[in-house]
Amino acid sequence: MCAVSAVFLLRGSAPFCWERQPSSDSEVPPAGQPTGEHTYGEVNQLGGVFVNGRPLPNAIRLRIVELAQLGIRPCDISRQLRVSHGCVSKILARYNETGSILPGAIGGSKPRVTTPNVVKHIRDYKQGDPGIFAWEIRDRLLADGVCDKYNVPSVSSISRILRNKIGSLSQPGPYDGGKQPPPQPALPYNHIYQYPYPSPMASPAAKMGGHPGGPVAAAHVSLPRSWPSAHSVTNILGIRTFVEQTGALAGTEGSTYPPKMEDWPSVNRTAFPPAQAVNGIDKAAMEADIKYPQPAPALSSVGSFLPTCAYPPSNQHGVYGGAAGGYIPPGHPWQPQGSPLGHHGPGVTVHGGDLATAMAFKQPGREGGFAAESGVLQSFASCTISKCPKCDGEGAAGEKTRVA
DNA sequence: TTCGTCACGGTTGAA
DNA sequence: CCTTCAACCGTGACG
Repeated sequence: MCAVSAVFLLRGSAPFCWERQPSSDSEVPPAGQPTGEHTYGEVNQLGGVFVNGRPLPNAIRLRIVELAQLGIRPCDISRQLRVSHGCVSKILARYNETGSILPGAIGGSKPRVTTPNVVKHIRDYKQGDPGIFAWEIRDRLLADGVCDKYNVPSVSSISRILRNKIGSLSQPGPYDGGKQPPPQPALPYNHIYQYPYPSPMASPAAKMGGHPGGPVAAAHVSLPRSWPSAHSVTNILGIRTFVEQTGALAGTEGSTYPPKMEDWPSVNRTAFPPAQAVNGIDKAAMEADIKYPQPAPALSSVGSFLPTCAYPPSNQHGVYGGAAGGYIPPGHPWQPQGSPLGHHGPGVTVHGGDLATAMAFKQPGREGGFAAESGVLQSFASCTISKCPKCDGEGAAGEKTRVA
């Protein structure tokens, strides 16, 4: 009861802005929606706003998880956050499975398993033993370490390779050209969902800086990093954070936020901030969620949930051999990159601090935490849960607070 | 009443 | 540049 009630104390953050590109398909804005701006979203049966086909903002996802960890029933969470219970169920199930609140990677293609190297080996096997079976080749690929269990081609794939590429061994195959394409990625793509959402904490000034290219640029900010801080279990419980108390969140529109989209004062495109236009807390905030006019009550710990891959282990090719909840995302699975956070859009920079913050949750041993960016103390209250995969299962009791 | 599941219509991004 | 395809999304309904 208390926990549920506490939730209502926390509608203090700026709105998300969940909108379409300038070409806006002009969904009908909910009643009360500011006109003159093309907003984007639909209202579900619970009165919540969603964009069909698009994931809920991390803020909402985080809250779902946090509330669940507080013992609030999914049905209550559903009502509180105005998210369908199916969605709540799905997000919680995923979180329990993977330890991540992130949505899966949308779009794109999975990495090929039939890489030139694999084909080459298959060819070698076939040449060495023309009567070899596909399943034998598969076993040998595994045995020889050419592939691992996550990226070994299926028997049918091997058969296809034998048929299409090796059937005509006399002819150089597409991969025989001497120049080897890049090595196969060992990981699934987009393990970190690229959020095009602006931050609920974006300052008004920053928001005004929105421009048509904003969303695009933001979309390349591959990692929604930590939230500026005002959102944590502590906050959910109604305890104001140091940040709030000190006004560190100035510009975050500390006003309360109505639960319904139509009541949100600002749900429009102009709320889209140019990520590079901000720094520190604002920047972090801005890169969090975009396009969501959903109430984003004081979110802070979101980032801590973000770095992890939403994929189940079975999808974490070649890297996550262990328990799903315990891995450390090494970076964009199949995109060469210098930063573990994946590629960033032009002009978008990610500071190490952000990175550390973002990584913190899954890396108990690392520095950084909920409020690393804002340099404030933040409670790790949410990690007191027994099942918290982020804290080695025990919430890392003790070292729950830290100073950035 | 609650919750897991699934069809559906939608978006996304690599090929 | 456009299309295709297969991944994902959240909703809503069902049991």
